[in-house]
Amino acid sequence: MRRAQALRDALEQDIITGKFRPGDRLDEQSLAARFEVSRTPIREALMQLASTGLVELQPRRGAFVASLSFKDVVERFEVMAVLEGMCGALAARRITEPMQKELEKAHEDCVREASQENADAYYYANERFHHVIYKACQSAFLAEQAQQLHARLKPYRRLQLRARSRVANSLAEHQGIVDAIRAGDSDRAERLLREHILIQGERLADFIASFDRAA
Amino acid sequence: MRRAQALRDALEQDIITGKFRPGDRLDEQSLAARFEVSRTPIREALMQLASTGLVELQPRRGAFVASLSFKDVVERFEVMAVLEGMCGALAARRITEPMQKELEKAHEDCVREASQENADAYYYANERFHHVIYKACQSAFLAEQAQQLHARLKPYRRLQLRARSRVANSLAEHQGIVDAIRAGDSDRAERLLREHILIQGERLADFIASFDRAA
DNA sequence: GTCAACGTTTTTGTATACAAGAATTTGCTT
DNA sequence: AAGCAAATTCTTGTATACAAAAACGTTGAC
Repeated sequence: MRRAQALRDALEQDIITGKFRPGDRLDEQSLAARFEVSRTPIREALMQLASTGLVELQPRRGAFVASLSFKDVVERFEVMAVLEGMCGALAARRITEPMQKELEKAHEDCVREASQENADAYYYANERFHHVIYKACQSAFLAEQAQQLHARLKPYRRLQLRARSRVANSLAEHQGIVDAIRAGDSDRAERLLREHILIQGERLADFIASFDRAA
Repeated sequence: MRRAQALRDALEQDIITGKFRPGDRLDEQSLAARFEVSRTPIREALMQLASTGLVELQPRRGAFVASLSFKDVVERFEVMAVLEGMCGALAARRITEPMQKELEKAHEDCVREASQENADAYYYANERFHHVIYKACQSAFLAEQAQQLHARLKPYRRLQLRARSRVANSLAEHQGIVDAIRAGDSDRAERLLREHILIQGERLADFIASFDRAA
């Protein structure tokens, strides 16, 4: 693989996992030293991360880990809700039989992992469920956009898995979505998915609000 | 300004105006020679264009002007319709008084330019109208996404301005949109904007179909 | 004549060198 | 001592040099 690509992945992980915090400066020289490469592939990796919004590039001033304000995050959840709703609407009309099977299997995996009370495993099963919906819409562009924004919101989605009741509700919502898509009811699929995401945004808002109160 | 940035703009223009055609190879060396810079800023510009989808970067094989298939274009118009509908829905709820004035002025400009039958001037007035709607939604992220996709579809939107009747219809649709937003009717604003864009996609499809028949 | 394999050439990817702009420090003035 | 200014240092942006992979052409075998 190209070094720039490997570096991109490594840096992305470091940012998502919080090794680099929002606002941190990403100095080219120290990164180059740390990864034992020249600045060239480092710069390339930083530019790629900037295009996904994970890094902010200030001309002649350097790269910083992007820090999203509360408003920024809410705005992204709003768009995510609409995109995912659109995926659902299209999927309800266009889903293929094998894809429908895949969707139902992904949902069953979610149910199983949830019952095991393994937060990580549930998280990944949930990822796969949403990913199947993106694919099922049969629009490569929409799927790509949805996947990209979904990835960007990863750290924020993860925050709210703690709440037990949320998982149960989430599963019920998934079931409704699967049913709507199978029934070919695009309006209902769109609405349910939109709400499913918006609820996440709201829970996150609650979470942050309580966090702010504590501080 | 940074050279990479200037090059990005120059290349973008050359691609949009058709100086470089879809599928064309963008050789780093010849571009560097042509613009009298080194390969470094050229590569940077190409990477930026790749992130907007205007250029396709094949690892170790070079850069090519992206060529969108018919399906690719339709998919983008579909997403554009949804994003723009969302802008309208939010704008109907959140638009400020000065922004409302700006929107109405932009619409009036469209009407004036249309009556002058100057295709270019109408095109730019139309651009401004849509741009105001993006801003009016009060979501920086949504506005940015909409603007970016709008820009990507520029070459395809331009194709259909020839048709006289389309301009008249388009103006009528604009009027309806302005009214819906002023009335704070978010559902109607969303629906009208969505349809307004989808019609463009359909007209384009007709255009391409007739083009294919001719060939 | 076609195909394949080897060698050449061209092109991309990375490293290093250099230039130019930002940040910082030091020294001077008030 | 505080504030400003010049000079130094550090960092980014660009150019060039080198390495490695892909494209190309040539040559030879069948």
